[in-house]
Amino acid sequence: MLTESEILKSFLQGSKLRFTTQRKTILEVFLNNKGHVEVEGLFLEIQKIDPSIGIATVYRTMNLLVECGLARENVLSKGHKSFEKLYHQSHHDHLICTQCNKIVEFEHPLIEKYQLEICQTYGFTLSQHHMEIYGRCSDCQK
Amino acid sequence: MLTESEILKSFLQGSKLRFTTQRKTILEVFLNNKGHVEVEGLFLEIQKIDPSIGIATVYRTMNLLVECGLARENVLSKGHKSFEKLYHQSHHDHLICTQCNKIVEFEHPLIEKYQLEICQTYGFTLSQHHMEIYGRCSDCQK
DNA sequence: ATATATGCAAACCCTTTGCAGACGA
DNA sequence: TCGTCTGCAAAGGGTTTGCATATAT
Repeated sequence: MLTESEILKSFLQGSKLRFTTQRKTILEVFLNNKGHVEVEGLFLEIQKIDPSIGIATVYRTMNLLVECGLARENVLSKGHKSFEKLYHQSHHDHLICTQCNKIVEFEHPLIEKYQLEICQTYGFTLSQHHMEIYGRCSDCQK
Repeated sequence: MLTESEILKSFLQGSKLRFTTQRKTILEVFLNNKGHVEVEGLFLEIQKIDPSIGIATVYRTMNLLVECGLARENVLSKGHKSFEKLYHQSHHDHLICTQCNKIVEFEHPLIEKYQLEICQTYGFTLSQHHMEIYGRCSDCQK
């Protein structure tokens, strides 16, 4: 089984891109996180390791991680983005609070099955499919 | 059954806000659309009716429509927003292409049932819940 | 009459891009 | 060495906001 680092390296080589120390650092910090990370949070942690890394490099690298399949980007309100790991992760879906943006991960085998059916019906590919259910979480109902 | 116009009016009165001609026009144009509309498209149509209406008013009014439950906002990539009607609509979910942002509406009674289960498990309310499945549409697979 | 709404333009704010110097391979 | 990468700062671009004027009630 390839490590994430090997995957990124091989992707970069295939595109004649370089496996720089900044890219290594950013990947490492990203992998240390659980769940969904926003760029702001990533950037703060990265700066603890190497304060010279600029935010533009973080954005550029995260886009590379998405391209090579190691990360998925989610669009939040106000144009913010969050990223989550895709590789070595068990497949799961998301329950998102429409009020506070809280994300709960869940799995449901039967829903999985019907997702497949629906995608097939409409000619969608299933690679990297995921599902999000929106509602209001218990905290926001108070 | 209340009309959308009555709902908006009553919401505005309850908040000591005013039912202005601009708000009427914007609601009307919004209701004439099917499916998912972006602000840009709405604005163009609104200007055909009343060119003096500014885009700031469109944004402000769409936010009011969301607040009073007549519209739902979806966040697209690059910070774009789209709006869809919520009232007088049969419940449906969305299949969204991760590449071209195309949205297909669908219904699946069993998925509906499991959505409910999941929401209950995690303490989410079911009011205005909806589900989105992401994948790549047939056009984007070519 | 008066508090809210509007249109305009500027401000916001996250993300992207251009550029000159730095650095992998 | 040479082409890619980086950090910086400026640009981008949809959305929001401030303000003086207009308007609904």
